[in-house]
Amino acid sequence: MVARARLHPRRQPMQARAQATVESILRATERVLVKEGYDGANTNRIAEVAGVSVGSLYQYFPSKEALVMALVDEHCDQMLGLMAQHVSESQDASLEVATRAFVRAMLHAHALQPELHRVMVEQLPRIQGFDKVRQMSAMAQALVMEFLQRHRARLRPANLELASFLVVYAVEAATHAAILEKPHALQDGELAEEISQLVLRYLLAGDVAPPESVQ
Amino acid sequence: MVARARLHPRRQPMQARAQATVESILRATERVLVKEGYDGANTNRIAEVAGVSVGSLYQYFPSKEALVMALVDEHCDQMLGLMAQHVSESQDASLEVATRAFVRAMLHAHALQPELHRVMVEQLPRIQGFDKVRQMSAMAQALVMEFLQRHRARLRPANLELASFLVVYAVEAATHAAILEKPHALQDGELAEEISQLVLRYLLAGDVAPPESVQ
DNA sequence: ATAGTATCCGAGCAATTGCTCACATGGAGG
DNA sequence: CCTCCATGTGAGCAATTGCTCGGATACTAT
Repeated sequence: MVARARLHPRRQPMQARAQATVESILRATERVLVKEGYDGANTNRIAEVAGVSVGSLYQYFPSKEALVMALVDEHCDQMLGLMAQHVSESQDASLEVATRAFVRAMLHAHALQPELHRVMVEQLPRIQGFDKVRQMSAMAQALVMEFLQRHRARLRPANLELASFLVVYAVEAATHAAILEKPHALQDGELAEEISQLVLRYLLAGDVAPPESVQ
Repeated sequence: MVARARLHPRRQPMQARAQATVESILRATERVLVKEGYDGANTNRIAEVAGVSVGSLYQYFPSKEALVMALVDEHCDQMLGLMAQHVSESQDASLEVATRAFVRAMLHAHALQPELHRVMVEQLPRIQGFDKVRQMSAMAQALVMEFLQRHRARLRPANLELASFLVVYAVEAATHAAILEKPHALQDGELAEEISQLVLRYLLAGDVAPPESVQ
């Protein structure tokens, strides 16, 4: 709670042990963040959990904020990578198949580290990392829009930008809330199918057929 | 950043000037919270903005957290009241009409104090108030579900609980994001209509007719 | 070995901040 | 005027915490 100047030039880890230190700091930050929240997570505690000294921590991260930002970056890149991969894999798939695959992928991604994701979404918008999250959201919208444009002939919405916007936020919110409040619903495919229906019925004119092969 | 014991019994405002003090403290908290965020908002600053001394603040609110919680309560009650009102007003309306009215009401409610709402949603889950927000969400789902049950004959989803869950979170997310990122889109009815379509096409079998009267 | 560098350590500084308490002030009733 | 209590005040305590710095230690190269 003391936003000091920290002009200190930071060191790049060169030896293997330094890499290990940085890694253990990041993982400790994750753990402490999940357990204590952003406020409860003080740098001394993080260093302790990581098994290093505060000094070491500040050799690689210029500030607590930067440390947390590094985690956010890691997480965003992971999520974006996953989405991009799925979009490119669905290059030739029908809208129905691609959407269902994508929704399941999102659920899966959220289920990996639900607590961490929750902290990211709920507690970190207040630091500068908010830009990063918003940027991720923008990239997600771009990906979806590109995808929609390929299928534009079949789509009902005329404004694809708005459609991408709605789809991205609706799916993200539904997925996020489901992981936290209905973790049991992840087993059977009902949740995934309903989210897919939400998207597909919005996008397509006419009715939407049930999935061909049941999960 | 010092979560002390605060055993102090708090005083109930009895005279008019005390009421005024409490009010000015609440409004100041709002302002400071919006401007500085939860962390930047220290009690000394809030008291200063309110034009009272810290001592007075702590005579009516046992802790910073309690102070913020009081604001959250106020806000939640306001939102819930608005939703309940719209649901009861739509008692006899068709699903289409009721949904469109409801979506517009949500957009309107969010547009009233967008910055405050944003702080509430983004920065306050970490304090105990999270329970309150979650509780509000649960009540919203209950309201929507009751409404859906009245129209169940026309609905496609079999699991109305899941449907309420998805609708509530999707609409909230879309509305919230739109207020913050697409404030211009609130003028014409395109945004409202698209959110309504998202909901209606998910809920109803078959196609959804455009609104009878434009706007 | 020796030098040079990368890494690590952790006591403690400086700043912040939630909150208290001893006291001042306002107003109503007598 | 005096009493009583509700209300208001603000200097400052106590605790927390982000971060630094002087120096120890591990590793590499020669």
